[in-house]
Amino acid sequence: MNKYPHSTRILVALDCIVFGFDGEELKLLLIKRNFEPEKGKWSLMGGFLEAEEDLEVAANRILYDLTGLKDIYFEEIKTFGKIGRDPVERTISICFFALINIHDHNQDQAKAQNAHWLNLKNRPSLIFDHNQMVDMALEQLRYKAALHPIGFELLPEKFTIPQLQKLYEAIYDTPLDRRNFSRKILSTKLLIDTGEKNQNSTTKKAILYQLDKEKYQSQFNAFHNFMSDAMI
Amino acid sequence: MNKYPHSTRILVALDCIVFGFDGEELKLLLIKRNFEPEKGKWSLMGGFLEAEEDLEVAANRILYDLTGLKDIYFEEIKTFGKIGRDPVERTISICFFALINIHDHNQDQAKAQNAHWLNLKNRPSLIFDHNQMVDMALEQLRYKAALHPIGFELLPEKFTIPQLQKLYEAIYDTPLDRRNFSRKILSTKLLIDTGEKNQNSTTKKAILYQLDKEKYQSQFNAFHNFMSDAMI
DNA sequence: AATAAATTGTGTTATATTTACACAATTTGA
DNA sequence: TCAAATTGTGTAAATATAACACAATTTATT
Repeated sequence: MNKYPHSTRILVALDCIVFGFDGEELKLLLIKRNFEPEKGKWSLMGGFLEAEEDLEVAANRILYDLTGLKDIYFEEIKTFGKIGRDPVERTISICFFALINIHDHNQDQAKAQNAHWLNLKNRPSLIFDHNQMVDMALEQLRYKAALHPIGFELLPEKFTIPQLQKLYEAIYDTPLDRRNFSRKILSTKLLIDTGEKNQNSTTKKAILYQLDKEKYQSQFNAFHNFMSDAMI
Repeated sequence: MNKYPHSTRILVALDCIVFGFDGEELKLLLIKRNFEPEKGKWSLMGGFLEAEEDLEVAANRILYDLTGLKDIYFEEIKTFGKIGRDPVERTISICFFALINIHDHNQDQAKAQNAHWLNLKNRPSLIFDHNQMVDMALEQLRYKAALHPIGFELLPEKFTIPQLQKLYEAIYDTPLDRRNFSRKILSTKLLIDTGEKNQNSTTKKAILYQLDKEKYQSQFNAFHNFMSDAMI
């Protein structure tokens, strides 16, 4: 079966950065490792690509094992392939990030993996090159969310504009003008007024919106200007 | 040395889309294969990741073998990993694109690889999933060039604004307004007037500019608006 | 029942950017 | 000398962005 006889076969891993949002802060779903190597330390969720498994299928498998969710939004960041990045054995790792609604995932499945939601801002140091992976994932998230409507993936189905604004403020770690933000979002016509209002409020109840999924699909690749240049 | 005993090791390839520009059209440097598999057909330049080789080093090696150039601009697109994408043996391929000045590369080295510059527009069909790789590379090039000053990588050191415009028109396959394009480019302050003029012209000789490399480095991640929304 | 505090929705104006154009200058060949 | 092609620069209208103000809603407090 080895038909390219002179080439070396190498372990291929996948590592996944799972972002969540609790209404105030960006969160990461991280693994407290109860297995070797680096038992006891924090790491990303990962796994090896299997012999007869499509790469995309493997990514979905790993996300499913962690969250119990299917059809999660995810995108590849890059492949990490430095010699020695995994001290156990030469391994390259295809790194990707996923966005989920923090309340949607299966708690038992996360517990089985010993996974915990930690604040992105004061996350612990991670094993191997996982810190660098998280840095690149955040950079990529900022880049993408400034131009494309992916923030919604982190929110519940129905959400208010102030909630969306808080999300963007968390992603870019910067305050935004309420009135300009609202106008910019509404001008995309991507939001549908559900007619309902957010009942979890002790002051004026904000309008609950829903994503217009058809427009979302068709406009996804168009450029929006959600952030001017605050990001990098 | 196999310390993750239960996992499968897999062949890891790299495949590279090399873009060039002849002043009129976007070009690809493609291989007319004189080796198996798929001998006689067209493909991208590629190679296998070696056992003790950094991924980045491998990409540079493959580009050097093809062009004789070092420090080429390149960026990763994504990793292709479907079962059966290489009919010989399970192989994943890390796909990236590179931008070079079409007149800079070593002709002998290209000839040794049986490489030829072909027009992007009417390129032949390629082996395996290489057609899909080219499609994604073009998409990525359009995306990136709309926001970041990477087009210069395809031009000679000294170039005119009309030449730069022709490049952008080739990338996006669309005509652009001469006056607005010029203003937009000059407003970035990335160009330095060399004081020279393009002598290869039968009418008014255009000013030759040079990239301001310091500003290029520092502004690289800033958003420019080279293209409004014509792209996708 | 009236009021204060917090939050949400909408509007306005000044400034900057983008778009759609027009005209003058340069260069070569007829 | 003039026509044809190309390059450089300018201008006005439309659009988008940024900075700001005010009115409405809701609950808790007096």
